[in-house]
Amino acid sequence: MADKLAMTKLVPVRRDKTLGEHVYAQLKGALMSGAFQPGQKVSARSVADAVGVSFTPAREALSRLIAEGALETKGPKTVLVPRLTPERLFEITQIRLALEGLAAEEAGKHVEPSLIEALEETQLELVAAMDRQDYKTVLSRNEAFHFTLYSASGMPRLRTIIESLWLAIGPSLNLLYPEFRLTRAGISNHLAVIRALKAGDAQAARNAIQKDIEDGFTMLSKAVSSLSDVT
Amino acid sequence: MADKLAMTKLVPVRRDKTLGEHVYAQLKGALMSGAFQPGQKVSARSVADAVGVSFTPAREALSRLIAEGALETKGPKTVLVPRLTPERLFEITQIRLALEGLAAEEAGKHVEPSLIEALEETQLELVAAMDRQDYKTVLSRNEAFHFTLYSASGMPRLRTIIESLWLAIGPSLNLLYPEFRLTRAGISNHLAVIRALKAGDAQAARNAIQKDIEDGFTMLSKAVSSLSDVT
DNA sequence: CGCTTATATATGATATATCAAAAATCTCTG
DNA sequence: CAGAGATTTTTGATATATCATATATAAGCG
Repeated sequence: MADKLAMTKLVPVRRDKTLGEHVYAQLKGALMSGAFQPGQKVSARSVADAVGVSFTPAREALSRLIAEGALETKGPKTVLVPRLTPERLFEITQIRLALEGLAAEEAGKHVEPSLIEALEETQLELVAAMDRQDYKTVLSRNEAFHFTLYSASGMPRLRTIIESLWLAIGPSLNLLYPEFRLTRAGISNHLAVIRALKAGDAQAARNAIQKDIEDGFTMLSKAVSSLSDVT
Repeated sequence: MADKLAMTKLVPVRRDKTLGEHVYAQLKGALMSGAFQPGQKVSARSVADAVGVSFTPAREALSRLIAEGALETKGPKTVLVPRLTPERLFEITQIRLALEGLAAEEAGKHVEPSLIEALEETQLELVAAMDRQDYKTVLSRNEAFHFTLYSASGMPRLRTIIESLWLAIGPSLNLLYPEFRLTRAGISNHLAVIRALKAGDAQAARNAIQKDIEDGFTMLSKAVSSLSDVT
């Protein structure tokens, strides 16, 4: 019947994720892509309205983000995007060195051809974006590169923890924007990672990733500290 | 006036924590003290009734615990205390070695006399509890020892992450109970930590903590693997 | 004009009601 | 007695209303 035909056009509503998770994912993406300014207030109701859900799932997403340190509680009724102070950046970097070093090393022990392929493709995209000064994409591909690698560690919990650390830095990454002079150092670090994986040298993979983190720290550190004076 | 006098007896109601946080803290304590069996179901409503709050804060506490991996989602409507599989224990242990090693080392760089005192006192209590085979207290003092140390690292975020890892192991610690033959090795590791701190040797503090974690892993690993056969 | 204070508004916390779906229980049949 | 299927009960997800209070705004005062 005609109705049935029309129905085939309809996509089944995916109820596999809760609204709260949707909101969480959206906010996460927004935070990582620099849609929020550090210091900006975020209220549950505004989020709820923006996403088109009720207060409850919005609040759920926010409280989860607060719990993992991606958002911050200023007053009893004020939630805001944290400013990345030099101290925080330093602490997070130390933890990142430990955890992403571990993840890279473990990934280096379970290298599959598909992993190398995926990393090389991502890296190509990254370089291309860099060449055309599309820094938004650079950041996105950089993230993809790292997490593709970490996923290969076979340590899901580790990956989750690392994600929460990135989420805490993400909002401040656009501090690098106006004159985003991302050194090409990052590129060579990634290439060193790939080289290490091909050589089956897990330790070298760890070293390359840690070098990458340190270089990123140096770069971000300047932006952060110059800003914390003004504020 | 008399009223004023009477008033001085009254303690201001501490509203500094939300009900959700209370529930979270309670569940956390319960999980760490082995009040829940791995595999046991936990429903929001049962928790709400038990604690005497409504559904909302109970659910909030549960979802937070799920997010940090202290509880697990089996079905769409089933939350349970995770069973600690050998694989999970291994992953968590690897992360613990990295993070608690870092925390111990950093703590070793900021040693205050009060820290040493606190650790020595805690250690005395631990040994005393061990002597009278009060293993509940042993576990509690062991936890106190570690987190007193980690707090001294001056890395609050690191501490929080480590807490979540302990929380994932906690419920399975009572697997050690029936014949809790906690070797005395743990004691000597703790003493080595204190010795390292006194000597200002941060690296030695890291090594001692890592040794402690490895010993604990060996112990728990047997209990866990022997159990996963049966189940 | 700046600062304190009063007023208005917005917000988070919580309880509750509803609903669809999952899980548990019961029943009937072979 | 076991197992498939129907039925009942629980359960999580969500929306919403309420409330105390924090925050923002306006007003008043020095």
